[in-house]
Amino acid sequence: MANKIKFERESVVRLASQLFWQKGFHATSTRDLQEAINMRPGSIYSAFGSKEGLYNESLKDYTLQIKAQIESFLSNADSVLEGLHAFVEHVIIETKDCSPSAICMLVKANSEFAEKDANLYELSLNQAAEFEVYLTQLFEQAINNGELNSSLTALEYARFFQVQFTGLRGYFNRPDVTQLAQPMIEQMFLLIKKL
Amino acid sequence: MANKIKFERESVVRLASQLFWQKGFHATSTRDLQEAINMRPGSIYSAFGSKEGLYNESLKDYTLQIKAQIESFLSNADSVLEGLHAFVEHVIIETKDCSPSAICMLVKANSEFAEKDANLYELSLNQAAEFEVYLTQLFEQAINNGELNSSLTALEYARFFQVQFTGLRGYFNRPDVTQLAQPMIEQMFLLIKKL
DNA sequence: GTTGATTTTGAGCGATTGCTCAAGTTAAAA
DNA sequence: TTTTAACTTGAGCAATCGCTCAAAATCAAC
Repeated sequence: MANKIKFERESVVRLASQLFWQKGFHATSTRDLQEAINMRPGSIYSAFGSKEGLYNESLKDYTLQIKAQIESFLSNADSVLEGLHAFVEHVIIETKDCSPSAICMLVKANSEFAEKDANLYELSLNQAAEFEVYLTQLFEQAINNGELNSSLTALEYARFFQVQFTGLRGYFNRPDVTQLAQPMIEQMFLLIKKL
Repeated sequence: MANKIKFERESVVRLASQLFWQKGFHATSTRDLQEAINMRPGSIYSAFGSKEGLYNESLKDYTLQIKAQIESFLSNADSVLEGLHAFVEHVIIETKDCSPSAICMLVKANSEFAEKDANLYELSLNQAAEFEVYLTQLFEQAINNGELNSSLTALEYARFFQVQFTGLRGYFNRPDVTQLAQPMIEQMFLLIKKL
């Protein structure tokens, strides 16, 4: 053995993730990244291979973090729907001024990478698909718990949730509509229960 | 007088708009634009001032085009809601494979420009606000026609429409979910009528 | 045909991009 | 203490970026 790695991969990826989430892939320069994660080019490229490699790990980390966040809200809630409700309110209202962006990083990624054969486009699709599977499991639980009737399948509920959530986050990516968020989120969950 | 301008500003802006819509602002190079609109740098910069200036005109043109499209669907429909329904189906289903992106250019713009004081961020907000005003007028009509009850204001209907539409377009920005579009759009308009 | 205001052209500038790699630093093993 | 493999550093490369401007081309007016 010899010299040990000085940086903690987890926290570096988290910092990079925040910057990529805020500025997008193309608008984030490698010098921006160097400053944000406090590493020199050589170290970055030996650890992650390329800017694209670092983005890849960042987006995967983002997906994991969302899941972890949801899990945390679920464990403090009495039902799946209440947990999701609290999560949505947290994301849209409480973190409005401290989050890198109001818009989900997965959605931003899917929107940014236009070429259908590009690696990062595929990545964004895969992460979104993975998240949809996770969400579907949650709605399966909700159905089994009797929180929702089974007029829709769990997958259909998950799709509906994603459309609503994405739409709302997009709408609230602007100033001075904060007081609208609460009632519109309320409306969203009322609709889910009435589907 | 002397030499006349050789390009048609309208069609040039339309071409630029398509490219910006597809690739985003940062990923579109001035050389990409030169090729797309068939103009040399000097002409471009004397006509539009900068890449940002051309994008500015492109986004404004995009907004006008959407409105014109909606107007066209409205004039061929028996009611406001039917017209909007046809428009939504057209955008999400029929133009899926020929549109520069499944995602609305206004939404892409709003997502791409992170710095809250940047000109193009302000522009995206202004265009979105302008479009919301337009949509609100349409829903006012719909209410006056008795197509919708007035349990919500026209503005609230417009907001709901935008959230749904944006959410759906984001969801369908991926391959192999085409057969889902029709029923989900149906569901969207059923919900609007039942609000 | 000549003039002259106007537009088009494209070589190329300075800045920035993603990234490389030789040299320096570090610390476990001998 | 010496060795040596692993890690960090940062000057700087080749490519590309947004953009400029002097020269060439154009065409209405005379």
